[in-house]
Amino acid sequence: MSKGELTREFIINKAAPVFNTKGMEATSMSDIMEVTKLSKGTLYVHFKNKEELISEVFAHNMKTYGNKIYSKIKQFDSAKDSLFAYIDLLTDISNPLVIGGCPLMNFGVEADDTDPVTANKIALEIKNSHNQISKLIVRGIEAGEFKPDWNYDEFAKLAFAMLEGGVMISRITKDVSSAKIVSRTLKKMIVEQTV
Amino acid sequence: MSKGELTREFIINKAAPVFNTKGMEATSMSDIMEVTKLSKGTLYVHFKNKEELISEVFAHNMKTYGNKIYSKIKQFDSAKDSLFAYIDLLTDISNPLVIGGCPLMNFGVEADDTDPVTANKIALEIKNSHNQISKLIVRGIEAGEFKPDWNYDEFAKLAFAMLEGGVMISRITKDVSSAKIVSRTLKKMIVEQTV
Amino acid sequence: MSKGELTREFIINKAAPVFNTKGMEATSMSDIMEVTKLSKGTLYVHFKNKEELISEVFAHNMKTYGNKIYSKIKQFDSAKDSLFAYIDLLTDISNPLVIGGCPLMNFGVEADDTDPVTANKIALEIKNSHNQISKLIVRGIEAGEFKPDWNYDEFAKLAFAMLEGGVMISRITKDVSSAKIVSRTLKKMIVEQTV
Amino acid sequence: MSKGELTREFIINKAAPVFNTKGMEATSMSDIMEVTKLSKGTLYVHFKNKEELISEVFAHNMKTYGNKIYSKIKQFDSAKDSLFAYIDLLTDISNPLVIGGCPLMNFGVEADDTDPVTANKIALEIKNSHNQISKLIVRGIEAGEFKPDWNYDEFAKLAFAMLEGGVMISRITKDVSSAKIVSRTLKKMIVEQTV
DNA sequence: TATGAATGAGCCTTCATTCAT
DNA sequence: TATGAATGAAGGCTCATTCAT
Repeated sequence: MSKGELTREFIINKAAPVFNTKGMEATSMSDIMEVTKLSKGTLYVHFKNKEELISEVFAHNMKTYGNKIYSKIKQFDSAKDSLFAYIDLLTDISNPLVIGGCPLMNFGVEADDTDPVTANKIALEIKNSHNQISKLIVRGIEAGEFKPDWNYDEFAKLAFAMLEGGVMISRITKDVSSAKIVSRTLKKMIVEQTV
Repeated sequence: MSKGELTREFIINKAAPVFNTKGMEATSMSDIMEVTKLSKGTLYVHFKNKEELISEVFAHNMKTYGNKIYSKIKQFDSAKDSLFAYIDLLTDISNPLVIGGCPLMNFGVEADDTDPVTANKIALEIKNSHNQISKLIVRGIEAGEFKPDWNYDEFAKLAFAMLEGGVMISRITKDVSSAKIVSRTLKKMIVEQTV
Repeated sequence: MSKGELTREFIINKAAPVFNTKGMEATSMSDIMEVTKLSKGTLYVHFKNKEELISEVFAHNMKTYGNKIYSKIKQFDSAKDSLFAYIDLLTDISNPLVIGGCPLMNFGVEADDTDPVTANKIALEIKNSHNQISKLIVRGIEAGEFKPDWNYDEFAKLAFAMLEGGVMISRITKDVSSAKIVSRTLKKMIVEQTV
Repeated sequence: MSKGELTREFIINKAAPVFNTKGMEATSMSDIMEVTKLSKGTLYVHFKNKEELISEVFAHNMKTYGNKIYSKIKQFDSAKDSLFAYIDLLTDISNPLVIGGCPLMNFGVEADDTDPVTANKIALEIKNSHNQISKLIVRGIEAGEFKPDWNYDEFAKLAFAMLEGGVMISRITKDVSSAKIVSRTLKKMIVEQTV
């Protein structure tokens, strides 16, 4: 990696949690100067504007998010165990996958009505999450773990919505119970589909 | 109502959808000037600062939200019908109860890590929603509609989290399916508890 | 006095110490609203603008200042005693004749380079002070208390400058010594002119 | 000096007479924009806020003031001549050491009741002036110019108060006589202490 | 007489961005 | 590549003042 690329990565790394915590609008380039201890000029050498930095930050947050999930679920042979691990990972309020909480939620709620470009990127990532859950179930079906008639696509959407909803409520209320109940309910649903 | 109170209400009315759509930080007092066609000075005659305006706007949005829900669910004698209507109301993506979508979600996600005062107010409103669902179920149990051993408090939290999650995903992806699936699932759960 | 005149006097009374302490520019009409608990409109019923209010406030402060001096010095038969009392009055830092200190100094230093209208009024009041001192000395000469060849006009100017200087330094440094030394020196000068 | 430091100095230089003439409150950052022909942003690149600019401006004015005095009085071998020159310098109304007049007086009278931070800095500078006069006298005593029992500390305070008072009155009244009389009186006092 | 709603210019400050070095 | 000086629009807010009631 060239020095320039290194600096670019460094900036993204430092900026990512700030944008995810304070929000896109509320985070200023000065905030990023402060957290990187770099000059204003340097920031604009590596990113043509705030928008581009946000875009990279979102991608970086999603990569962190995805990697943490992937490296966890691949530890299990059983699809059910993987799904359970996935659920545990997402509903662990005190250890968010990314500082500031789920970037899909944070960037998505801010972007939905005002920033279609970002909203579209987030929509894609959500579909990705749906797919990931679906694939896990398919693997389970093929392995004979789950009932073959399980409507996995629908369940994937349901599960992801429930997880995001539970986490959102728990984060705002500073009360883990919503996330916990979602977790328990989803696990029960999975068990019901287990052969 | 005095002229001042009228203007104050007028400002809140006009400002409410703007803050709910663009976000608290991203909405400027100039945006409110534009949408009210009032001068900057007038805004500050009626609200001592942006914070106070936001506070009133949030309260107003919550009142609209609550009133719409209440006037709907009271139309039904059966608790089950009320619950179904509640679910339909919240998951009707194309007709949000408040312009810009659920204020709990919009204000909550922005406030959770940065604005504890607002976050607390939202937490209270969420608890309120939980109570509302719980009470509906209690009414149904007392009327002999629902099984008496239903853990309604837990279900209330589950249902609200699912609804918020489904709506959030549907809004971001501009795809109603998540909300629809949540709706269908919740209704099935309710039916399972029906005597 | 009509009700209107009473209110006008009331406003001037409340406003006087504020302007004398904070300064003309730094005092806002809102400050005066607060201190009088009157509405903005009422203020402008009685004064056509801030300038007029300041003008009245200055006059009022000067009247207070003048009255306090006059009622003190008239208590003494001897001109020397009167002069001593005058000196004591002006150099008593902890009991200023007007709240905020000598208005000649406060308004004068703010107005000198920027507000010729006010500056002129202050210049007149200063001349007045010079006259007052001169007259006291003349009275003393005529009574045979002071040497008849005393250059009283010059001494009046000297004394007043010294008093204002001593008070100014003492106020800024919060150290009475400058005012005390001025007082002592002036008294010695007076004694030297005593027959 | 770097470009930034140069600009910073430039701003201070241009701002100094404005603040000293109009006053701290009455001078706006827009006034400084105008006099420097720089943008508002640039001003805030070099000073974190108005307060910091004022602080630097005061320091700059005091340096100018001090330098002019020092370079004058050091021209004389005799302490008496130095003192006379000092008096002449301060009482030359039409050629003030700093544009707008003595900054001690201008900033001091504005700050005394409202801005303790600035007031303290001014108090220190006043003590400095007292010391300067005292030292001059000590030098004269040691050189056998002045009587050895002269209470120089007291005279220093007296002289400075008289000078400031005389100058203040002369500036406000636009009549040099007060300053002139103070000057003459002080010189006479000095002569009386001359061996 | 008294009120307070309304105004728009102006306040200090921060913003994202550009550019010469 | 890195810097930081420079910009002007825009931020939230206060100002003195007017006017209908």
